[in-house]
Amino acid sequence: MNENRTTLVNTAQDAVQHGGFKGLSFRKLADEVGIKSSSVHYYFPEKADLAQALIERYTTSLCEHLSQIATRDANLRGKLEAFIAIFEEVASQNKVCLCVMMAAEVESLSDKNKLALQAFFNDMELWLVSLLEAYPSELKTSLSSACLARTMMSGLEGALLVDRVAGNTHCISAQKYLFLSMV
Amino acid sequence: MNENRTTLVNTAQDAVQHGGFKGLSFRKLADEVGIKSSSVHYYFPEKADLAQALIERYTTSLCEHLSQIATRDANLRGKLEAFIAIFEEVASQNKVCLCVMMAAEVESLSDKNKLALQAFFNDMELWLVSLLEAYPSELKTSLSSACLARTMMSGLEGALLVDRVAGNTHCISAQKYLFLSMV
DNA sequence: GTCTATATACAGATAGAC
DNA sequence: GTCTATCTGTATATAGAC
Repeated sequence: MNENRTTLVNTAQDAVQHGGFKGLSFRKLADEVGIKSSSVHYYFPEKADLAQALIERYTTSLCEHLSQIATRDANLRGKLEAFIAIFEEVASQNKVCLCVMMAAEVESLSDKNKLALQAFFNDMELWLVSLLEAYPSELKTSLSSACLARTMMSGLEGALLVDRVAGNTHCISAQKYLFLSMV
Repeated sequence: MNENRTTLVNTAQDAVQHGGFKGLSFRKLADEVGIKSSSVHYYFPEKADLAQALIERYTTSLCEHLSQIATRDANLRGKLEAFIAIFEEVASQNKVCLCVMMAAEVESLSDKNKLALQAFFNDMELWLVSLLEAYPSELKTSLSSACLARTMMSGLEGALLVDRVAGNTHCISAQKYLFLSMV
């Protein structure tokens, strides 16, 4: 049920990961899905409602992915590799994380949207902290898990942006190498 | 000479570092400077011309800043601190690096703009590499200077974006702590 | 160089028929 | 739910007077 709504969110997510939220119009989105822009307003009265749906679903999707990694039979290194692979997969599609794209546009988002964005980064950070603290003996560094979680998260997010401009994956690879050298 | 042009670039740069390039219109820019939008077109016929001027001046400004750091009487740690302070200064003004903002909007920029963006990140990376290689004995890590340069650059750029959403400087501080622990 | 005026396109959003 | 039609605002850009 709500098949069109799901298609709209999927299509919009892809567009935002390529061209940003400001670059997405209800008209273009409607065209791609094969309906009219007024029908998009039926599902998302205001553009902020679409933004909210995008951020929330992206966050849910990430959290499910992270939970799945956590339950895997792997050591810290294996789980970190799986975490970094999420970013590598995004980069391979010439995309950027939806939430870091919208982070760049935060000034034009609603307060509610901004809170949802904060939650996304917070969830990722907290998951990383709990992962790192679950394997204290495997860590080769004396840096705190909070410091590591924050540098991993912001480093990989920034790498996606910089690499897309350069047209390569140098920064993502460097981030991966740096963090895997610590476990 | 060209006083108005300089004022326009200054005002536009500030606006982009807060709200992105798409969020900047010739009308708003003209209003802030106290002229009409058609007069802005006298200096920058198309918006892409303004983008080019912004990126090029921001790059020149960075390079001058980096050259100045390089000639200072300081060890590697002191110079890295000065480098990181550039980002801390931007963060303290609730801004983001102009070029990472435009990196998020690269899909809507001209090819020439994109090349200029590439040059910005390339210049920063090359400066970091040459800095790191100038003080081999002060480095506590076995990671290559290319790997370190890329993680520093993309890490600090990403931290600016994530921290602005969170309204703190946790990620910038974590990046600083991580990299200073290596010298 | 700066202005007024305007062309043209596209944005978000709504009313109301079906 | 989806449509046509439209309102209103704003965007980039240009022509031409001063």
